[in-house]
Amino acid sequence: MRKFEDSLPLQLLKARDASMNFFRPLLQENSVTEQQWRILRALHAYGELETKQLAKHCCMLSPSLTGIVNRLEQQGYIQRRKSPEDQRRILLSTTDHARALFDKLSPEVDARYEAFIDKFGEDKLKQLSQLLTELSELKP
Amino acid sequence: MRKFEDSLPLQLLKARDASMNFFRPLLQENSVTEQQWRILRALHAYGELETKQLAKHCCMLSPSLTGIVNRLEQQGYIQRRKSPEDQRRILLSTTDHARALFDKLSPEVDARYEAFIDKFGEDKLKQLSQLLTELSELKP
DNA sequence: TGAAAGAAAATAATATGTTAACTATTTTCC
DNA sequence: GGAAAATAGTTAACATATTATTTTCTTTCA
Repeated sequence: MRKFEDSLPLQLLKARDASMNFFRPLLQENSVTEQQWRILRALHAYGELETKQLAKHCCMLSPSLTGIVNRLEQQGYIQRRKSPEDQRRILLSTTDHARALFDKLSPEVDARYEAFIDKFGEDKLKQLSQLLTELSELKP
Repeated sequence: MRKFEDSLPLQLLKARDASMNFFRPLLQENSVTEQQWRILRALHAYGELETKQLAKHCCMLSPSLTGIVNRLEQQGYIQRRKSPEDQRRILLSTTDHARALFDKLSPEVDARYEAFIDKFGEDKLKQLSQLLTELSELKP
């Protein structure tokens, strides 16, 4: 069996942790969890989405979403309504409160992303990004 | 702000999920969680370890470890003893039961890793691995 | 059309992640 | 030598991950 430290899933875990170190403090200062921010970003990018679509974009499962969405709604960051065509579907979207958070955080997020690129290298990031995309599409 | 799908942390999350798809079924068939397997592998590779060292190798925090280790001990996969020199330290190691699990799973793990390399490409894997290592060492 | 199959969310139960606070030791340092 | 600081591990409280089950609504199709 492959040497423990060389396990690809573990390497990906470590790398993700290292990359999040650039952004975690900012999110914590603003009392948003990593997952909440991921959901807000997806809704901000795509507009109104159904639960299932949102889960897919955010790489999380529906049961996780339920709780996170409830808390985000409590905090006034998102709103929900039922789809008029299909009463099973829930449509989710951001509120003004969330958009205000974006206006506040976007510049700082950008700055930290730039800081990251400066340290890691733009060419390497592109290479890495390409490899990750290919890997993500791989199926057993 | 960077396009949602292009976020590096999200890409790393997706890639990790895709890579785990090759191994998840095997772990499930044997009723071991991903985290339990990670801990068993680390102890198998390094021998007896203190809680803190184990946590670092596995990229998890001590409070997470406590619960996982308790369950693994319940199931007879690991054993604990107090360090003779320092009564605060707990020394953890695998049991015969765990080693039997390794003997059973190792060939299959290897086979799936080979299958993964066949699909992804050995050169690409080396490239990716190198980039991930560099990224993991990056500090804000 | 009406029962059965299918689909979307929510719920339940359990495992893990995360931060803060706590306990038990050990070390430091006056 | 002993009080204060430091360290290892656990516990507590809450958020998220995962699988199975349940509920509600929609679609199929005899």
